[in-house]
Amino acid sequence: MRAALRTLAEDGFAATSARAIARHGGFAPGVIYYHFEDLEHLLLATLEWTSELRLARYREELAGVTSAAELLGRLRALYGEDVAEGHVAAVQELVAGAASSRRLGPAIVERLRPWLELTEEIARRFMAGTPLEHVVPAPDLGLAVVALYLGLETLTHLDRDRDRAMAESLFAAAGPAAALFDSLLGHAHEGGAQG
Amino acid sequence: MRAALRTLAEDGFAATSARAIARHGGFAPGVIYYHFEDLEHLLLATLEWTSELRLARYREELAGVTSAAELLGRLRALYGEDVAEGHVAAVQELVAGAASSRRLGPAIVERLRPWLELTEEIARRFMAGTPLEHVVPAPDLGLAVVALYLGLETLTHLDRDRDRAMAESLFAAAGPAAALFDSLLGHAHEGGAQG
Amino acid sequence: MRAALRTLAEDGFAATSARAIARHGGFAPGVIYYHFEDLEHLLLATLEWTSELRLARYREELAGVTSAAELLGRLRALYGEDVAEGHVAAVQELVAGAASSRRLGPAIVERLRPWLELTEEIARRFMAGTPLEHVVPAPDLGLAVVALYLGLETLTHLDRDRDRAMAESLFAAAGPAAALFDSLLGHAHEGGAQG
Amino acid sequence: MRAALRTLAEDGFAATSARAIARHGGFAPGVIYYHFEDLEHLLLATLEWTSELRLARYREELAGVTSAAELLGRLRALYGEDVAEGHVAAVQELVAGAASSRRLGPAIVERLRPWLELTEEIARRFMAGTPLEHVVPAPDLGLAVVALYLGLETLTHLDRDRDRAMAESLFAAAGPAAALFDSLLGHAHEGGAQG
DNA sequence: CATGAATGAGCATTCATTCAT
DNA sequence: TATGAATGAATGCTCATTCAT
Repeated sequence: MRAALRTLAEDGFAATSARAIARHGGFAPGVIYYHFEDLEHLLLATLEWTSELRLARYREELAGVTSAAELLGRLRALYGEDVAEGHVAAVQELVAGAASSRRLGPAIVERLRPWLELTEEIARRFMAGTPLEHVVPAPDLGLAVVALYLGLETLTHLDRDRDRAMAESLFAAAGPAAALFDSLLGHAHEGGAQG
Repeated sequence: MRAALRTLAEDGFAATSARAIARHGGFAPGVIYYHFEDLEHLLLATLEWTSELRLARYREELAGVTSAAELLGRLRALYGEDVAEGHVAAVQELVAGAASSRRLGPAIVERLRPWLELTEEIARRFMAGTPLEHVVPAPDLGLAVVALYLGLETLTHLDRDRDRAMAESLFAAAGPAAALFDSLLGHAHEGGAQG
Repeated sequence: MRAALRTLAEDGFAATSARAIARHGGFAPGVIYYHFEDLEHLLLATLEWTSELRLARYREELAGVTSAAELLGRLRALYGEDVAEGHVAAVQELVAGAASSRRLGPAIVERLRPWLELTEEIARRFMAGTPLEHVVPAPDLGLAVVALYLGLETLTHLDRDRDRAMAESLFAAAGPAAALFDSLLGHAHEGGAQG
Repeated sequence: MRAALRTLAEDGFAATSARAIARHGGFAPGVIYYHFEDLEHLLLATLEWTSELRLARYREELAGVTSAAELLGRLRALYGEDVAEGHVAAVQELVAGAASSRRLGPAIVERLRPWLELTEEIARRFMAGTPLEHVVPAPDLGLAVVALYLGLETLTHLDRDRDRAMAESLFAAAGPAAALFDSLLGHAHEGGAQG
């Protein structure tokens, strides 16, 4: 699974063949079929594995966060970890590549569901007690956040060299918006978090 | 190119082989190589073709729009057209699938640039005269919108049957937010559009 | 036919397709089939055309030659012309490439026959009146000369850059041998040529 | 490699496709790419294999030969083996066919080099102590012999049915010449071989 | 547990050739 | 005379997968 992750991140979904994974991992392609029914099963298991690891880390890091500015800061750090580990790259490749596959798609969407729950939960937490609470439905906002993340990753991968700075620019641009949010609505949910 | 579009939309990027396109179009695979240097060139030309058509339509439809509520309504209608034509599906498949291809990626990002410009332009128009003008940089917002669109499409395609309702739900959820935006900040840019 | 010759000489037999020839000549591939039944027929006609031209030139130039040294000098000059015109390259490519083709082979061998006759005739002329006359059969010697020429060309083409000097080296090496031949046996056939 | 050799000899270079070789060998075409990087690599390996085998046999058989007549006799026998094994046919097809290939050419010329060395060595041995020693450079003579061999084979293959007798005729024709060589110059290098 | 060998279907691409215009 | 478009078979090659060892 580690080899699969590396292959996805370094070579891309299209090049993630049984042979390529085996080459990355230093074993024979046949081994894959000893441990997994299928290449698809290996890929799914890999997604599940790295996804759970990262999800736990995200939950841990975002647990007590109350201000939008702090949230942004932590997300920035977590994203940095994602990039460094190759986690994002692998997930994006898998998600984008699997969009074409009738069989893989639904299975992947299921593994993505915990992330939808996390974003929804945080959206709910931050909107609680603010006027937005009854204007923006948290599930939809959560979905939008995950979609935004995936979309940005897709764009980033399209042109690896030029658009590396994109994410950084977006994080920077979001800074003032987060500050504005905090100054206008911040007090409300802070109290809510304590209660 | 019509056959390529249909194949992308119906079969997905991975299944968009020269043979599959030829089958969809009712001609021999060799024809492709008579008219295009490459499968990649055909795909790129197809993207360019449908993209320019849709972009013109978007520009036409969004030209005089001033309120966020109206903007949302028009986008909803345009998106309906996209889906009906298979345009979105094809573009999403191409973008997602090409994220793995070193050669295709940058070429696609270039064809996406006009869309970034359109979203940036509209973002700028709607923020003009509001407090957001100096808080949120239009280029980054434009990028975020395109990314959001692509990401949502990717998620939609992952599970074609179950998540068809997703977009509809999001449009519905965005309604009150648009109304709120109009009531709070609407007057400002309306005046700006007149001047 | 000029286009075919150029294509053979520049691109090699394997790359001498109808399209390639048309590209070289600046016309559509279909034209070939208007003037020739077949690609093979075009190639054969081309061989015949250039071969007859060169054969006439060889006959003209070698007509009155009596000493081996002079023969060698003239051959060297003629060979230089062959190389400059691309004639050798084309012929060699055709002969070597056609060795694989059941149909082309015998047709080519027939077009080569005048050259066998020429070499045989010259061999006979030079051996007349010498002790070799009854030791070495002229037809076999003529054949050997043609074969040597073709074989050298094949070797030359195998490594275009490095072995260009090969032919030159061989001509130089043959110089003293020709002189030796002249000094030992030269008087004999000189008289014969006059009679 | 045995299948490749048979395919070259029986079908010719142009028809030596991966599928054809697989058909001859009774295996799936994919096998080739499991064991060899490329079709070219297989062909090169095949040449190397048969070439080394034959070269060893030639060296063994020609080691102690002193008279030109005996040399001729042994060569005749060796050539008979070559023909029977399909070795010559395969080599000629490969050499002739590869003359068109920019990549294959130099690689083949390298595998031919040991043969150039062998012919040169024998040429040197037979000219040692004779007047020819300082008139004819051994490397050039060696090259000419190899070229002659290849050229004759090319001509032979051009018209398989009619020209089979050609080689036999040449060997016969060379008999008296070899005898003449021995009677005139033979004593010289015989002594050299003993010393 | 793991390997190396094998398979057969599929891929992108090129080709000689045909033909309506 | 010539063209541009088309065809269908062939090419080299890669792939997921299987399996005897």
